[in-house]
Amino acid sequence: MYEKKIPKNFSCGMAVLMEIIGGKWKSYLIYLINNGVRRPADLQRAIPSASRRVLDLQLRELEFHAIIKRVIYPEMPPKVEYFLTPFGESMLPVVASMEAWGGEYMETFRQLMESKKKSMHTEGESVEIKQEPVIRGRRTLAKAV
Amino acid sequence: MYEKKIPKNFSCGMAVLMEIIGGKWKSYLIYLINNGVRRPADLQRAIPSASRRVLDLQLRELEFHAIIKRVIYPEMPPKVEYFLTPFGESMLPVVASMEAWGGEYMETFRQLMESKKKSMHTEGESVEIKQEPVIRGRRTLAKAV
DNA sequence: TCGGATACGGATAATTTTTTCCGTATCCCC
DNA sequence: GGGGATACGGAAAAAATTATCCGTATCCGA
Repeated sequence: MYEKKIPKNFSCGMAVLMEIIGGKWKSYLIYLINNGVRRPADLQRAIPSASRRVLDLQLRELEFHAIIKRVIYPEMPPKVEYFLTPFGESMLPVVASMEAWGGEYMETFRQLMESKKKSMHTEGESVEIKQEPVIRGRRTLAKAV
Repeated sequence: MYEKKIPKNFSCGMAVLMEIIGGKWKSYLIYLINNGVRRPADLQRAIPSASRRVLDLQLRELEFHAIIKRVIYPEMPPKVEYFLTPFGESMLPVVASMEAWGGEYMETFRQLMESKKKSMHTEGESVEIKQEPVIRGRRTLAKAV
């Protein structure tokens, strides 16, 4: 069982949210559970490329953070279901806006990734060279920053 | 130079956004640049615990995704500034809502992390045991899911 | 000369996340 | 017996991210 060595600093809300939702499959899990896919095997079938072990781990993390709750039914074979908590539901508008923004950027993003594959690194595109003369006074100003 | 082996699937907007903003320091960088901290050394001073190398790498990624642009001034010693692009600015409302949600959860989060340190794993808290009888018909229903 | 300032990248090492593989359990059907 | 279904965790390996260390360059001041 891995134990982290470097303490994390959660001094801003963004870092907190990224800690909670940052795993590879967590947003998929939240979406699926919110849409009625509740049993572990069904979640696995819905995300066939995900490692079952990691799904389990990330479900446990979401549970730990009280985003979801786990309901165990006393029967055999085992039956378990996951539900969003009210607190987890409070996250849905944020998730929706993240999803919407990403969706708008999707096409551009794909083109970028394609061009990246073709030419590896063409990063000068957004570089702007200022045509200003070299004045010593500017150094002083920079120092004041 | 590391080369990734497993292709990623960006079939939802959420995955796209996480790819763009998912690095350890990226949200800090976006915040700082948006608030006028533009030069690499100033960014480094604003985040002293960050590795300078990783700051550079993540600035380059943000640039690649057209979230920020880099302006190089032709002078010596080198002078460079980063700015949010209009596209990058379109992300700010999303970032703000992420920040706000995380900020509300901050106190609870810290208490959870504290309790985790003390008892390592106390994960049964949100587990609910259903008190339903074992009926074979239920198996059939489960199969229909 | 050295140390400070500015900016940055390759190589390698350390840490972390994800994946694979092994194992646990019961029930049902061929 | 085997295979299928259900759910899950420890251990180790692989992949990915982050950090450290080395190096590149110019200018200025002690």
